[in-house]
Amino acid sequence: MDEIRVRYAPSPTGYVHIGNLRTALYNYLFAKSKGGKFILRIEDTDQTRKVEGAVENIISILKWAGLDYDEGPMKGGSDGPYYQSERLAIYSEHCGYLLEKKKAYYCFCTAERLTALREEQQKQKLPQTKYDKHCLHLSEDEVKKNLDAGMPHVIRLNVEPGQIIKFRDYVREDVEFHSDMVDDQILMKSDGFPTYHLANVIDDHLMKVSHVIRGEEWLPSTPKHVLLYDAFGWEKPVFAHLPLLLNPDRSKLSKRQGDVAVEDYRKKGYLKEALINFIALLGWTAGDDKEIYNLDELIKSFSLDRVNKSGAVFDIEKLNWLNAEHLRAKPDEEILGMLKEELTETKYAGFSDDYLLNIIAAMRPRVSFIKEFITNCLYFYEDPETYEEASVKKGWKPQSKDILMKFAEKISLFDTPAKEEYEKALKETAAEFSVGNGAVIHPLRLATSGVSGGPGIFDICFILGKEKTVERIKRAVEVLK
RNA sequence: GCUCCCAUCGACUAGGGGUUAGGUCGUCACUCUUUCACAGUGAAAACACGAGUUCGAAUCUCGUUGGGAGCGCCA
Repeated sequence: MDEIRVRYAPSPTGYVHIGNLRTALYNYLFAKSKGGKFILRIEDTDQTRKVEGAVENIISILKWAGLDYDEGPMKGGSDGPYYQSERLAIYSEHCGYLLEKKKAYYCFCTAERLTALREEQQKQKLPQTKYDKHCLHLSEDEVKKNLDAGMPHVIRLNVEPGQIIKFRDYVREDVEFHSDMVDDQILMKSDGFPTYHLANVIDDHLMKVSHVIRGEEWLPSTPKHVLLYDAFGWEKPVFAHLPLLLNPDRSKLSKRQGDVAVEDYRKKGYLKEALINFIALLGWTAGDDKEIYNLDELIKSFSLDRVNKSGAVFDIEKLNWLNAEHLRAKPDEEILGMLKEELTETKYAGFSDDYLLNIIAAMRPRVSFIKEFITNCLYFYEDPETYEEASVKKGWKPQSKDILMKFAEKISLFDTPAKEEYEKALKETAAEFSVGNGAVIHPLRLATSGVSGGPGIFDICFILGKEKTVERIKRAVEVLK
């Protein structure tokens, strides 16, 4: 196998789990860093779990994240189709081969018998519940008779006991299982669809997949896949089982303990750059101190050799930090576009680009999310209704009223005052009252913004403009007395 | 229960026989800014435990403990 070919093979059962996005990312990074191909294959062999629109959702999320695939649905490729539901003939043909070779066998057991068997084995406290190979011992005649009678059936893998199944995992190195522990896995379901195990092995081989990079939850079923490759006489791909993404309590990342759908993060305003950067670092490191990466940089630095073995907790705090880093690094124009988009969701519309650009400049170091260009400084969009109580208590003195009126009077003299002129007016006012600048600054901040924190006071005044500034001073003076 | 996997600060991790065990997030303090942030500086904070190998173990081996995943006609 010379060409590097990897695949992301989700099942279209709904939203895209953040852990799956990471699996897709690692596959993508590995392929791109090696000049290989990244394939998207839809594993839709479970008719009962199909969800309308799920495939479109998967594709749109990959697109959003910037993980463009080389072969797959909508795009095609040399080894399609890329929907397993369209490859049924291929599976049944290959399964026929297995049957012929006695590597697989028909099973006519009912679901009831299997359930009873399982319960019985549990009651007997057997180490493991397994199929008892009952149908393996059916004679050829019996099988034929059942088949002719149209009896529902499945096809099972015939696992020979007493052997050691070894394989090498890129991340975990040598792993071995005893075949006594592996069940006679159903390969073909009674509805004629293959199970994951069969379809996955056949497709990976036919699609010339060189590396199977997937989550660690697949490690326990890998011996089944190894057995299948051997039964077919095929060369095995390189397996690489990625460490799991974990909840804060170290269990597998799941709903109920936070958001797991990529869509949720997108809706909450997380940047794709931040999310990609973050999940790339969950289980992989370049080994240096670099923390901020874009996709191209990840491709350049990525290596499967440096993937970790142990699970990684999804720490939202670090994601938030990365979001802020990526957001603040964006050019004004891009932020402007996102801000305007965000504003359409609010009652604040109609502000000019120049006005918004001023807000962006003032707020940039103070935000982690786009929406905070609004929520962290509402006073740029509407007049303050109330005044932060604690700061009123602390900063509003009996004299404040006169001081602010004086300041208002001074800036009224200007047509459109520049920042420096606000500053000059403020200093003069302070001097005339023989007080420190703070005695003007704090009440002024309160009057114009209603709160105690934010951009520099001259920036606020300048952005608001003379009219608004004076207007707000007058109102504050009236309300606060 | 059984099988397999894993184990460095609270989190992500570097280091893989001799290091003051390094970085990042978070936390705290200080500096800057008469605000809040940003930035900068600094601090607290880790090799799960026990044996063995070795002159020397976080690092290698074994065991223990702990955690996780998997045991479907789901993927």
